[in-house]
Amino acid sequence: MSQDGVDLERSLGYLLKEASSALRAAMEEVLRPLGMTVTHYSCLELLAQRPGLSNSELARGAFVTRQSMNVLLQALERDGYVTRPAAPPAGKALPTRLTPRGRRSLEKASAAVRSVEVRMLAGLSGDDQSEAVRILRSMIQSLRA
Amino acid sequence: MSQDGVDLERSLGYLLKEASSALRAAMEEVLRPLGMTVTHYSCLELLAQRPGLSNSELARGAFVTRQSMNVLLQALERDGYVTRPAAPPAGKALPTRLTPRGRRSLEKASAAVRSVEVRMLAGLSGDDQSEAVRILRSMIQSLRA
DNA sequence: TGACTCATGTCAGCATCCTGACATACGGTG
DNA sequence: CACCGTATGTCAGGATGCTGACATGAGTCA
Repeated sequence: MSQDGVDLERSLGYLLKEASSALRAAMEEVLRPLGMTVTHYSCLELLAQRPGLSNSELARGAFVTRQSMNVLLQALERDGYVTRPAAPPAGKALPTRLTPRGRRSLEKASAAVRSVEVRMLAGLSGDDQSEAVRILRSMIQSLRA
Repeated sequence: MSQDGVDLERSLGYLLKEASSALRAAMEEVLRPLGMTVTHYSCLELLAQRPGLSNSELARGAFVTRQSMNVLLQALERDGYVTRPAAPPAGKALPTRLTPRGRRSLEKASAAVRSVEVRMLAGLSGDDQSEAVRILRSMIQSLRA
């Protein structure tokens, strides 16, 4: 290995990517024994917090395309984790809901993911966490503009 | 669109992913006119800061696999942006270096990316940025453990 | 010296995800 | 009403990236 970074360790953009990547890896690690992927979990978690989300809304929330989310939803529906009405109640959007089975499956995954987040925040005070939320929100808003 | 997040907006993990995703999208947007992808740029930037990095080291730094970085390096070498010795000076690692052409290409991209980072940090004070660096480093370290 | 471990570069095969496109449905505005 | 812009679900097609595996080179330790 070469010498460590000069500029890189000071670049917020790089640190952001690094942290996000490490978080995803840690999540994959704890979700794999449960036979679940990160997108899989994200979808269930989104549905638990906001029942009735459409395919497109779930895709945006899980940071994948509508097409990818659609194949995932078809699998989840086939296996009985979620339900969608046969016909759209309005427009074209199909509101999706968790089944009891989906809810049970989510509980285990949620506990696993929560443990990862706890570990991630181990060295941070409550104030630090509030600051982090504020700063990240500011970054997101500025980038969207 | 449904009601906005209850728990989601408070989850540091989610905000992290959201910020990272927004940053990547913004970078893709400014790099596309230059015919460059984010991984492409990351590779050049890494080489500018640490000349002589091997394929594997570049892959780790750009958060892709060795295999993916290898095909990128082959293209970059073919087009004259980087050079690698025909035979490894030691072991199997081939130290890679930027050519003048690669350096010129990087300059434009670097300016574009810097403008994105400036925009991202628009609403943040210097203290905020230092805090962000400290907090992100703590998260990364805790996750690696 | 020999056995073991680890890291590297590279090959093949495959899964994943995205780009592009289409028909449809809603909301506004003339 | 007719038109236009936007959003949705869905269908291929293709590019991109990853997993798995192998041989090689270097370092470690008995």
